[in-house]
Amino acid sequence: MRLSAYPIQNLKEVPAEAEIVSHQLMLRAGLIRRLAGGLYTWLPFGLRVLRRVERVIREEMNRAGALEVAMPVAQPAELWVESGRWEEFGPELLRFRDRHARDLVLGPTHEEVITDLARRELHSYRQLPVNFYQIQTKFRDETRPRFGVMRAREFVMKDAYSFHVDAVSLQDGYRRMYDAYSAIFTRLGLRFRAVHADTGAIGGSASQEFHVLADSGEDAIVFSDGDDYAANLELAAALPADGPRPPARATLATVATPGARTIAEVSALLGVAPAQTVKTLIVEGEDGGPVALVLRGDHELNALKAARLPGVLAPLRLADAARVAAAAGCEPGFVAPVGLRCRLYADHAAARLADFVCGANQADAHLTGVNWGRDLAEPETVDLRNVVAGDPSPGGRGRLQIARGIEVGHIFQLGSKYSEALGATVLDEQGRSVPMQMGCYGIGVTRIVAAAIEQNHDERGIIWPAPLAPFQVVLVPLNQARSERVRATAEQLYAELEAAGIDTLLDDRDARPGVKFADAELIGIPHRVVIAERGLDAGRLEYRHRTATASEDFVATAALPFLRAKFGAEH
RNA sequence: CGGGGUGUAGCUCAGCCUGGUAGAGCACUACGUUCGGGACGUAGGAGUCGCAGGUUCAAAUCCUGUCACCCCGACCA
Repeated sequence: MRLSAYPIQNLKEVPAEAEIVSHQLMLRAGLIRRLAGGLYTWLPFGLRVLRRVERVIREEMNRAGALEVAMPVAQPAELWVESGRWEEFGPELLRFRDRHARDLVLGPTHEEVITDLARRELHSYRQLPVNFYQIQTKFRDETRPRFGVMRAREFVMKDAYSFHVDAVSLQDGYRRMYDAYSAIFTRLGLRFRAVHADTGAIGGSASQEFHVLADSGEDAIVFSDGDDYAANLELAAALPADGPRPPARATLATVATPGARTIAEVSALLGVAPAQTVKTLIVEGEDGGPVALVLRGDHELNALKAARLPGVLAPLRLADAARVAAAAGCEPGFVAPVGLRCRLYADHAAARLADFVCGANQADAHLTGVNWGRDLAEPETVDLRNVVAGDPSPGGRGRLQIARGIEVGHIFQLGSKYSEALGATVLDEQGRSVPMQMGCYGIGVTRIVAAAIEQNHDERGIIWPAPLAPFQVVLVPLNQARSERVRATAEQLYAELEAAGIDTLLDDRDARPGVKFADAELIGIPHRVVIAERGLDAGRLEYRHRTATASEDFVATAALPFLRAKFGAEH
């Protein structure tokens, strides 16, 4: 491509709307433009990158034996009513009506549509297993779209759905997708981790997420330094600590703590470490009554774990101030597990404390020297908290570490949730009608572009991993308007590279050298060739990789083999 | 959905408090100089000040409403 024929300029200044690096660079380098909240136009450079991502995904999916299809974006409401998700999905599902007043949805995912296809087309175990996939635009009406393309309302997703006669085959298909995903993210040059995850709204049993590691990631992921345990923070198990509870030494006392509602305020006021305090959360129970959850002061409640406890309302809802007052007789901030009449669960770590500090169930006071089994009953202990770095690994060896990740892939064993709801059955070997076992597998294609930039940039701009780069090489002729031989050499080299099938960007603009260098670096083209008067007398051109700090000369007539060697050396 | 903030030229922003002829830098057009790290000079073009209503002799500026966008929160005790 000739840059002289490309009308869109790079931005020198950082657009005010962009907060994270990838969003800023995508705007500055002219990859995307915002149309409205969470809606983006992909410009030619950005689209090239997107197509590169798609190509790698397509190749690996095909290699894994998956079959590409294209399903409609608009879907009839009937299917969603049938699956139950017309009610379940909530406002993220964009619904609308056509001229005949028929309800439709804009597809946020395609389990219903593919299951409908499967029930029409698949009748025998002999047709299984099969895996259908598509790369297509999805729409989810996010509460708060942000970070540009990272959390947009409209985005491109690769979604695949596998159908099996039994659970064994499903596990096999799931494993193949795991391997395919690993191959995809490896080929894309991303540093990633697969972690065990909750199945959430989509449903099903086993599930793993693939995260690109980046500090700006919205998710916390947990992994062990001593074994291969890896999980999403919401799923990571906190093991009970070894050893017995220390003996009680202190006597129970009530101390005045006016206005001290938070753990931080209480521990500062009393001169006690947060880890020696306990906080009591009142949540709503299944029966409408309150349930108390007790955590160590420095620990965070894990809502998912809490919502799974018997008697606790799922999804978890904290009680409002009025309910707290009814249950504990005080306002939030001073609740104590002592003397509560409702059902109570204590986290393992909280239950192991002796002589701890907690609320007093009255305003502006806390209790000190509190002990389980003496001042209040021994609690029912469960895992209630988020793990923290340094916790022992549930895998058995090593300690847990926590990192930030960007979720770019998610694979599920769905089982028969949708096939049963929609009646997608096949006859098995014994001639029995069984619901198909399903798996589903997603990749956030547009998000990968942003994630790749989060992982690969410097102060000058993007540094594309080779498989993602919109162009492999950029040719930078300097002052070509005043040097016919610079211009001619650049043209000749451009024609040669294009003919050899190399994606080449020719910066034939009448711009000053500094402008050309800066733009090439902002856009992040991996390989750069400078054509200038300086080397031409000796028949030499200048090469530099985007990540290199110095340039090297090479013989102009041997450009093609020289560059090919450089491409090859990149991996 | 709750809280906070911002809407002024294509972009980044000043001007608003204290009402009185709408500004700067970048970008754009023309000409000249310059030319291996985001040049310089001269001359230009470009804005219903988000929108609607109100107050006033007079509103970008004050008031009310509304829309859009951004940030924080929705895992507090």
